[in-house]
Amino acid sequence: MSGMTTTLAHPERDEIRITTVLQALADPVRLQIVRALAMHEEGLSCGVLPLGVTASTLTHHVRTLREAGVVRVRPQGTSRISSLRRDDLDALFPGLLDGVLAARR
Amino acid sequence: MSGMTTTLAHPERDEIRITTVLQALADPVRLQIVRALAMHEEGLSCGVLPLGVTASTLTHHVRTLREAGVVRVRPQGTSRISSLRRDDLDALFPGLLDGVLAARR
DNA sequence: CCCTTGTTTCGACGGGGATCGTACTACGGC
DNA sequence: GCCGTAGTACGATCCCCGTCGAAACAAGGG
Repeated sequence: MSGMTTTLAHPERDEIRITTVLQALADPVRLQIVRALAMHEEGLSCGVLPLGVTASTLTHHVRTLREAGVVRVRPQGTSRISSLRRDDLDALFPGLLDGVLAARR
Repeated sequence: MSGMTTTLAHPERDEIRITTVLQALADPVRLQIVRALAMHEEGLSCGVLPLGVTASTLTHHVRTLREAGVVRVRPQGTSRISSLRRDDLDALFPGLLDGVLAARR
């Protein structure tokens, strides 16, 4: 066998569920990731962020965000570039993302 | 002693935290409650909603929403009237509530 | 090739939370 | 005063999830 991760599964726009998105956003670490991605339109490798969790935990969080439809992940060399699915989220839940990002605390 | 619930604790506006709010919203039952409250400005007794959970579970959910700062609860006779804290939420996280309520699924 | 760096997988662990049933309290009406 | 209705408190259960470490994998560069 040996795991070929089948090229990263992402939900289609119409498969994204509000409950899943909220669950994904309702974690401090993931929220920090989302905030960071919000100010990097091009996307970035989450491994560079100072999140205070181990690499394997990071993987778990990014997968949660991806499967919820919050981020899009594309392989690039030895890294994975994550970016916010702003267009999809704004179309489905207009205002949600902006509201979350506007939070001061 | 004998429990006098000390007249229902609510967080002040500036004590409301985005993570706590998202955690509160990230549950199907609570989301249904919020949706119902959104179309009842006057507020309503959540006991009347067809949620498919027991009374004690309902109590738990309403408390979670109240302590997160999502709803305000006031005693009225033998009932408790819940209402959305729209003003506070809109001030803190503009767009969030509307985005959540706009979700078709 | 090997080594390094970034990431994933797996298993284990611990804590939190959604749920329930039962027992209790609080109001209001009769 | 009693009773019924609305809600709360408490304890038990179960399952999910965030976390880690160790081991594996993948891609690039010497």
